[in-house]
Amino acid sequence: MTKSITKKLAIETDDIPEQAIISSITAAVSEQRLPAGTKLGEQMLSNLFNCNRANVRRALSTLATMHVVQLQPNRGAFVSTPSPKEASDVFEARRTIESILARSVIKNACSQDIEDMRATIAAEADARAQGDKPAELRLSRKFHMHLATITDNQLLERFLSELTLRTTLIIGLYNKVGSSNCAEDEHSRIVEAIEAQDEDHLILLLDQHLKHLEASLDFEPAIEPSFTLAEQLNS
Amino acid sequence: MTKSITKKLAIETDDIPEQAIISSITAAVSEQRLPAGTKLGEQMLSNLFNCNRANVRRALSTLATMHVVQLQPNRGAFVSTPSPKEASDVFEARRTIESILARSVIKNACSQDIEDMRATIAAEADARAQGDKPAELRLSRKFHMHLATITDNQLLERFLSELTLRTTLIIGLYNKVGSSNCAEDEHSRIVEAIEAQDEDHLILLLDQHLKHLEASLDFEPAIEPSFTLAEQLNS
DNA sequence: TTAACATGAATTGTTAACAATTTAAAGATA
DNA sequence: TATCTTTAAATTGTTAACAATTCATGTTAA
Repeated sequence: MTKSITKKLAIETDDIPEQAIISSITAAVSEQRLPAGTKLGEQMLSNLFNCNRANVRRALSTLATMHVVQLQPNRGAFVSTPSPKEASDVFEARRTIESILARSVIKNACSQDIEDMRATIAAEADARAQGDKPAELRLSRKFHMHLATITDNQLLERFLSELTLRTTLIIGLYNKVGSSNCAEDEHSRIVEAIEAQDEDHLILLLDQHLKHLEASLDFEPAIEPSFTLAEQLNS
Repeated sequence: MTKSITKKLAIETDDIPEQAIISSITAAVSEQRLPAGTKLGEQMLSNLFNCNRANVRRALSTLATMHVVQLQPNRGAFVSTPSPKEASDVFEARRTIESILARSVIKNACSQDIEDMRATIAAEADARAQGDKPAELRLSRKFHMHLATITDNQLLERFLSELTLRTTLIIGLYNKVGSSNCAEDEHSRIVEAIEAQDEDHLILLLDQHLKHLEASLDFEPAIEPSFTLAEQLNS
């Protein structure tokens, strides 16, 4: 059990152990290597990152305020499992923030930005073709984060960073089987709108894009075993 | 020195010491009882809240991710001092978020909300009349936070909470001498626009209100002593 | 007087041991 | 077999002691 999780966390030898833990867990969540609900034991982490439990504890505390993990008293830290209500809050907040970003993106995007975004889209398509889901998720998030970096507002960047990260968790939890992620052509069309400096169209595309994502979710309660394991095996 | 700070922190006997520290410091900052740059020593806090340093450390770590304090390695925690660039980021983010909130406020505000906001405005005016600056600041922030609570989106609430808190820090740092805070009539007119369900006017008022606030700031570098103290005393 | 230096106190950072709680497993009872 | 105790192991929470660094004070020298 511990081993399987260990493999999922890239070992980054950061100078400050606390920051190394945070960025490793964040990266793992952003690539769906750590699914929602995963237990994050203190000893496991302190072994993995060669540091003492005090550092682990502070890192988990910080991750909790970032809403990446949830702390349960006397039980430990778990990768957070957003509720349907929280999921809808995340998408609403994303729609508001990204639509606002659109305005500034139209104004400030330079040709280099457009080039970079196209490169990200290409890499994303490549990852998808090769079935590399982690890379696909990471690149999709990178695309959206690019919108924030163009705006050059650290706060909006940080907010969107949290929102996109939680989106990944939500998709991992509630995505309907068989439905794909961000359609790549939607990303492409977004870049086209930026290039054409068509603000209204860009806002519309972003809104639709996020609504498509949200529509692909299925909040139906997972089939809970109303019978015991033995009974299920008897059938 | 320590005593003067001690008096500025309300002692809240929360069950979890960590949370008590966080809410006390947050409250103190929101009322400008703790100015930017104030050193927050670990021993001082552990004495004040009757807990061990590990709890203090985690609380400070959490406050740092909330950008309420800044941590300096081997030097400790200080109430954060937003730079001019950060200040402008905060106001930009506030304008975007509050303008978006406006749409939902128009739709969802009930008569009770309007009543509550009017009560807050009245209390704010009262505090101002009595020269109770902390109460005035707290109530002014409460007014703005009410816009977020109407929207019923935990995320936007949290984002705006951080933004308004940092605004208080910024005002404490850069406010021109003699210029007052939120003009109360501006708050009143905002409520009127909500009551009239005039969305465009509401957005305009909020934008103006925040721009007034930002315009009342003075980022001119504080007069640094280019001469030694002795020379200044000689003049 | 100013600046550089040295010393001691205070503060932050780290570690390990212990207590309290939860989890897991074994055993007893109907 | 299923359910309820009991017991042991593992995990979280707390505390205190120690190391490393910074800060403050006083001294010396130019």
